[in-house]
This record gives sequence, structure tokens and C-alpha cells, in this order.
Amino acid sequence: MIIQADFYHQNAASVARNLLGATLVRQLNGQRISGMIVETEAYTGLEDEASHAYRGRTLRNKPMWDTAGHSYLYLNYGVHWLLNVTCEADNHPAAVLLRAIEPLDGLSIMAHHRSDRPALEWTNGPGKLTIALALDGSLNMVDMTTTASNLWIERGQSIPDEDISVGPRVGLGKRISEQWLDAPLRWWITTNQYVSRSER
DNA sequence: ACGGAGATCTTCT
DNA sequence: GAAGATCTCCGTT
Repeated sequence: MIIQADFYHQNAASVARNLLGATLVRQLNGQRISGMIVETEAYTGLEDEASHAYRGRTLRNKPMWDTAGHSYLYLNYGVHWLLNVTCEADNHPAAVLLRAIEPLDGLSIMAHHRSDRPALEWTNGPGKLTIALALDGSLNMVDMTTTASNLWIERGQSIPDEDISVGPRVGLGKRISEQWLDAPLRWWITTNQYVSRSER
């Protein structure tokens, strides 16, 4: 059952928390590639110094102002595509970064995309999972609440609070204030093997 | 195990 | 000209 747009009409922190356990699905050449979301980060809005939206609207970050429930795929360090889902009320620039998934369907396809590395390294990071699922700019700004986009999220496991850890976001620069550097806006399933890193 | 460097696009100074 | 929501490879412990 696909998660509908009303789910994404809440603050980014709630969306990030509640996406844990859900199933990210990519349809590629009629094949289903999927995984359980095990790690997320929230980028909350204009006031969030770590967010691309902080310095205003540009060509790249335009999808963050897009309708909730759409994809925001951008090229990081000129090398890796990172997948976000837009959220909050429409026209409010917030998004949730999907940092890691646990593979479910399409295992042989993921292995191939990941050069037959060990399974634990297929999707345990935001840049890795986009390689495994063959996601790039061609899927930017698509509607993730319908199968027509070939990219959507389904309801999956319900993860209780006691199985979830919360902490600061990963990889942020030093130019932002401690308030936003330390803000607990990263969620992960505590014992899951596919989390990109267990602490920071 | 850990640390540094390179890859190379978008944005900002 | 430099930094960034990262990953990989290669060097040294």
C-alpha cells in the first residue's frame, strides 16, 4: 500500500521518524527493487542552516519547494546522487534524506549495480543506495505517491520507539552554528546492519 | 583499523 | 577559488 500525499504533509522530523520501517520501491525495466528504510535525516526548512534551502531557492534545490511527496535528487560532491522526499505543506522547503535501506527485492540487480560487493555494502549509505537502485537526475521531481513514477514508498514494518536511535546529522560542514550541527534530526533503527554508521 | 586524497557538479565568496 | 547532506582506493599502523 503506497504512502499517500497526506502523510508527507507533516513536519520533516515526523516524516523522517515515521519513514523508518517503510519500503522504498524502485521499478526498473519491469523489475521490482526494494528495501526497508533504516536511516533518515530531516532538513526542516528555511531556518535550518544545514539545509540547501537555507540560502534560498536555486535551480538545484527547487524541488524542496515542490509538492510534498515528490523526489529531490541532487548530485553531491559532483559524484553521488542523493535521494530526498519533499514534505511539509506545499511551498515550504523541507525534505527527508534517505540514508540507508535494507535490501528486500531485486537482490541480484542490486548486487550487479554494486559490482558484486558484499550485501552489507549495497545500500548502507545515501550515495550507495542510489547506485543500487539506479537513481539519478532523470527521477528528480517525480511524484513518489504513485507507481507511474517508478519510484514510491509503501507502508511496511512499524518500528517502536525503543528500537530507534536519534542523533546529529552526518557530514555537515563547520560553517553552521552548533544549534544546527547538534540538532537531533537523524533517525536510525538501532541494531540494523545496514545503517551507514551507528554513532557520531 | 585509520587517514588522506581524488573524483568533479552546484553554489557561494 | 573553495566547500559540500559521499564513496572508494591506497597508504600506513
